[in-house]
Amino acid sequence: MSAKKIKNSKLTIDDIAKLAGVSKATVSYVINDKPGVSQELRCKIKKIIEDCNYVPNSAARGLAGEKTHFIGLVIPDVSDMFYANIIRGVEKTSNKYNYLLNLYTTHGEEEKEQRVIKLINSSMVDGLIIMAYYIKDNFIDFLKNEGIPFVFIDYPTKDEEIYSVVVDNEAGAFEAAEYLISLGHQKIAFLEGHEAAWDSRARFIGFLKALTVNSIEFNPLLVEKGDFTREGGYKATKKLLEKGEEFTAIFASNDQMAIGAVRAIKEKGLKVPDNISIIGFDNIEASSIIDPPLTTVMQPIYEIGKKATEILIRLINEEKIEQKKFMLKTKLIKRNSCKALN
Amino acid sequence: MSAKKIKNSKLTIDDIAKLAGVSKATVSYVINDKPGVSQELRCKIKKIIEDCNYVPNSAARGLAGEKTHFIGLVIPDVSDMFYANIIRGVEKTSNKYNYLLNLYTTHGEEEKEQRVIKLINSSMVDGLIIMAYYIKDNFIDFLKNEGIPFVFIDYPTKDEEIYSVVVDNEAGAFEAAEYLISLGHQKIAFLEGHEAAWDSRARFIGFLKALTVNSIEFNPLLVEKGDFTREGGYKATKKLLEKGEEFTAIFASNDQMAIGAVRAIKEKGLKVPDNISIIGFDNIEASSIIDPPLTTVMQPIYEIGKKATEILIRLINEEKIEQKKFMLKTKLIKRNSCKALN
DNA sequence: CTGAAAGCGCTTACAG
DNA sequence: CTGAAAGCGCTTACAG
Repeated sequence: MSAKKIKNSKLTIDDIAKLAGVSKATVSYVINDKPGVSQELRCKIKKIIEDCNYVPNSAARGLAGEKTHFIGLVIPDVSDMFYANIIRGVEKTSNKYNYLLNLYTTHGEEEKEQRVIKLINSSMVDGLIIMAYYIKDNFIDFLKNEGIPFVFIDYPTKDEEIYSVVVDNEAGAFEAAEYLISLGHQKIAFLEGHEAAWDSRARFIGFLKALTVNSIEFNPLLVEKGDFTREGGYKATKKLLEKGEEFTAIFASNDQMAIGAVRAIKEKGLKVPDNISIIGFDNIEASSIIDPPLTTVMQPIYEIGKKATEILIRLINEEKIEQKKFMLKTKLIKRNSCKALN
Repeated sequence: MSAKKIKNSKLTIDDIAKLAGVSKATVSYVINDKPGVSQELRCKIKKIIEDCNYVPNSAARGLAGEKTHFIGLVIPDVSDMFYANIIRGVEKTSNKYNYLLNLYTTHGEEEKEQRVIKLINSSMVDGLIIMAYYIKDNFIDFLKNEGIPFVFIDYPTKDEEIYSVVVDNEAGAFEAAEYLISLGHQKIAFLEGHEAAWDSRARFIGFLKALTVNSIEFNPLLVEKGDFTREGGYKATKKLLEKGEEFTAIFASNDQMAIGAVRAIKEKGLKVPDNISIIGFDNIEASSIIDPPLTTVMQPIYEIGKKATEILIRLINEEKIEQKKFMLKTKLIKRNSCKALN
């Protein structure tokens, strides 16, 4: 029986119309849940569609101006668990609503816009989810102009017309810093990520706020620049160690840097967390494997993709959504890299 | 809808034809590199296309029977570095040839076929790259029937009509086992992955061959079942340790299990590699982070995606390819989890 | 070498 | 509540 179904895959709307003894317009109304067909007929046609395993041709639907049920996801890369989990969130959610996914990785910035333009021009997607480090204003204008619904992920634009879902990095960092402080740490070093990265800055701000709230004076000498890499964290920590400025804990902008920091500290003959506590950010897989397992801040990555997709699909369905900015909460994961200062 | 039309600033082939003062057929011939247009005219039209930033509508091309320049990738999951790297290989390569990617993750087996059928029926992809644990015969028949080009990844079918690219797991395991043997190990335990997994079995066979070639007797008591998970490796190793059967090295079917094995050995108060050497398979990120860094076998993951895509695009272009089965080589990564026997 | 016309499978006014 | 017809943007015989 299933073999029979499979062979019917090239049916068109005309075939269904003939089988049902109606015009193809009627079938189209049923497919798109539009009014103008009696309940009875509707059921009959639906049954035929089901039995024949008929699936409307997306290309034709796209051409005819109707929805294609494809969502475009624009993302910097895939070979990174962070992005991979976002893709997963988007994929699972779009599937749930019967949408299929078009994937566009941007790698280098340059060609990105062209590729998205191509995508939009191809009439193949009903909407776009966009994640990028930096998005030019005139590109945003282009998107608005096209009238295609889109949602930004993890991109902190002030533009009030734009829908976006971001992680509350500041609150996450605040919570993490407060945890360190609750353990008795006052001299806390901070390892910055990329200078331009807004999330690194948000984390830094959260860190500073926690200091302020707890009346701890901020020591600029305890801040070291990095670049979100393991190597960067290693080098920054070595510098810190050589500087001679005393500190009992390190707040790293991300786990990769925290892992580099652990290595630098071990090389110096010191112990984590006995001599120095370390806290990271991201909760990457490696953070649970290294010795000691890293205390860190988990981002709701899967949920970001899910939320963005839900918003986009509602937008595609022309629902009105009052709220434009969505902020998702992080979660502190306590493991063994932080210790109370006795 | 009408809103869409109003905002429709998109150029069509008619616009280009008007600008060039020719019929749209001529423009189409130029776009598709078909004969029948003078060199001079061809250049002129190409320049206009370039200047206007015109991109043909994929939906219309798909409908009209031409290529859509979309490739469909069917894959079990994305939130796994292995798959993520395959996606990356496919993505980068398809972009290079001006193809765009449609992504379909299968998660549960059940709905997979339906989704791929949907995809094919949508007329949106020129070809398919398929990766799955298990593919039913009648599904393969369906694919053949459709006449759509497709390539299997990492799926060892004997069907001679099917194009596939796989990793030479057996050779990789053979090399790894020989390395252990060259270090003086004779009593080597083997941690199996999923029973049904063909790659686990291929690795086991490679392991056995190395034993045979080196005239080492195989001891069935030194084989323990696992399931490719860290937990499974941990449990299997504990069993092995309790069994009392002597061994100096462990060959784990994958890195996750190897990592579990390391933990079990450490818990027993033994040291890696001083008391027991361990070798893994896959070269996942964690393998370089754990203590000690794991000696393992790296799969050419990115290359798998790349190769499959290259084959598929040649197939789409109706080139004949004599070879149907492609086998990619692994690489032994020597780190610190193996040690020569005194 | 070029253009007019049919057709791909669908949606959507529009008329009945 | 239903059907005939136009049209979406493209490709491809076909005639010139």
